[in-house]
Amino acid sequence: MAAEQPNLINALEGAGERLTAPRRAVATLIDARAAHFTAADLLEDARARRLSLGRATVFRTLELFNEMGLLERLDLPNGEHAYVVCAPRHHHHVICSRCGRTSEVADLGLEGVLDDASSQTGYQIEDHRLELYGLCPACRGRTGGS
Amino acid sequence: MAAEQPNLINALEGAGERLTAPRRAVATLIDARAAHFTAADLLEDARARRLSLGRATVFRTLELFNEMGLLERLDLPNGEHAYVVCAPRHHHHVICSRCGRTSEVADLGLEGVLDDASSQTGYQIEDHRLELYGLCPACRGRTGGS
DNA sequence: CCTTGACGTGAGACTGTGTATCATCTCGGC
DNA sequence: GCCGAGATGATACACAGTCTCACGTCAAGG
Repeated sequence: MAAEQPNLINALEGAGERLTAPRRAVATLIDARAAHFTAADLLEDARARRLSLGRATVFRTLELFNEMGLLERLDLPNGEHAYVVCAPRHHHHVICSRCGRTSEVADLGLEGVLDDASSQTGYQIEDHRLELYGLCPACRGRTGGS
Repeated sequence: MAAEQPNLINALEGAGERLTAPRRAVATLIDARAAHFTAADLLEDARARRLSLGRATVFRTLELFNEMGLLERLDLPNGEHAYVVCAPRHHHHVICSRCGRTSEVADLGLEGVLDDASSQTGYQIEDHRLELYGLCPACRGRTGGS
């Protein structure tokens, strides 16, 4: 269950990036988050833990992780920009519309769908983005009641 | 081929909304746009045409159309918020990554995909958002060359 | 161990988007 | 033409994200 945390830090080392205190801090804060988070969330967490972290640094580190494929930016329906940790392979996210928790879904068989879209529109589809919203198992149970 | 413009204005009338000059103006500006646009684009267009339109009004009108299902908000990969006119039925958008033009794609057979996602994660999928990026037919031709 | 250059950092200023406020104006029914 | 509901727009505001630049820190080399 533990031993999950070194992911981000390891990746930094492996990519030949400097392993500085602020970056470690950001990585730790991210790992402490179960669901998606915004830059502001991280800043707040940092303040709560008495870690000194500048806004700019958080944004820069987030961008760094994003470029390394360890983090993905989500556009929530309400227009917020959130981030989620994820594996660097193709996949999609399911976002719980109640608690905000996210899960990854392995690549679904979208090829057929993309082909359809391609022939319908004449576009040459190169990329896509699919976000799913629903209730996570925990919230499902809780909702069924009242 | 013409007679496309009254769409938005007609819809306002049909929905019992007030048909005011600023709303007409916004509707006209939107119809003059082939691709997606941002609120700022509209404001700029309005200024170019010497139409007096307040920022707030543009945002409000955009929101109104959005609620009426005539307009959809897109989150572009670069983080921008854009809008596109669209029919009030379920569909997705294909966005040309070169010229920004968008097309609608009728509902694709996503049900199977959603079921897969559901069983993989245990989530009860309630909604989804699919955006496709690629080259539109015109840009395809131009790119093929050099 | 100290020097040193490159890079990362952080405070704050800045930009741009979207929202709230509120006095004024307009629509459309009488 | 009058009136009330609702729309408008100027301004202020809140907030996200970026930029700048002086300073600090990392890690290689002497």
